[in-house]
Amino acid sequence: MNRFLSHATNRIDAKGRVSVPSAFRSVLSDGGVRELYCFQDFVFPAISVGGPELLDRFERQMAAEDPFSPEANEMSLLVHGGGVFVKLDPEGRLMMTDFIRDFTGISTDVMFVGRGDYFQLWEPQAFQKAQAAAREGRKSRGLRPE
Amino acid sequence: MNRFLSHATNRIDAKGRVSVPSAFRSVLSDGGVRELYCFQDFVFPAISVGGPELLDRFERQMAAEDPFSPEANEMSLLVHGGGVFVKLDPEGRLMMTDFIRDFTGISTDVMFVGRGDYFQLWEPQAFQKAQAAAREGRKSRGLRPE
DNA sequence: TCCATTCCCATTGACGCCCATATGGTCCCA
DNA sequence: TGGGACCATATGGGCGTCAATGGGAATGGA
Repeated sequence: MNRFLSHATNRIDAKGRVSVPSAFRSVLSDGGVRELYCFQDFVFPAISVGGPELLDRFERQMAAEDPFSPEANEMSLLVHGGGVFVKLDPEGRLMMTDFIRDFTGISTDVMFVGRGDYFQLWEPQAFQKAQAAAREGRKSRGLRPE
Repeated sequence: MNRFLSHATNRIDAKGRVSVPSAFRSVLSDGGVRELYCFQDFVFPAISVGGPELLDRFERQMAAEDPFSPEANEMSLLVHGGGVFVKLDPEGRLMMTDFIRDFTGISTDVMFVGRGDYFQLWEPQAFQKAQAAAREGRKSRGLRPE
């Protein structure tokens, strides 16, 4: 298993730490990743988390455009400034900073959602709602599940 | 980590000093930079800060445009004439001068925003607004990180 | 001489590292 | 097939270290 799949909910302790699910940790350690890059999702109130190569991907995308264009400048603001690097502690936990809490609404529990190359941090109820809304939208457009 | 990434907010003390985040300081010292060059951003109410080589970067940008265009002329005025050199104190702090305060609106707290080759100083709430606007623009154009 | 800046040292509070405990699931063996 | 030992994960908390901050002393320019 070398990709982030499935989901799990863990509790934040008194110090503001939360364990990354074991399955996700082994994906990370298989990739030799010890520092994580986190940024605000562009659509949902969720934080996306992955290895530094996630940032590389954005930077390639920016490099493809005119590096001095307003669009590139704007994207740099989001990607460089809107992202943070965090480290896991020896037990595989990460800190829930205000940056993460404010954007997601997370308070006591964190839902980890696998997205393939990366995973996301959600406030559990917000995820339920977003999922229900997505289902509803899909249904109303007469689409079948993939 | 040899680039300015992530972000952090620090408080200005009674003497008008503020600590540069440790991660940024190590980037500077790795590059052997002791003196910093600061000037006003062209788009946002923020001060851009970097080593002296930051000048080269923006001179290239100006060279890319018509050197006699009003934009290039304006950039030259800001970069060459509007910039100031500042030094860090032994603890890694810098002074918040009126030059910086007036342009950014900074009063009690400073947000340090990594931009890759350089970093910026923002008034925290102004950053929130600019980022929200950037995200909104991106969303409406239907762009996604992946 | 006065004021502002620079340097030096003290404090404190957050974070990282360590070890301990709980909990749930699995495997083995009777 | 049921019980019990064992293991892995998640969680809780103590403690040391370092970054951020605050304030006093020294320095230098007006």
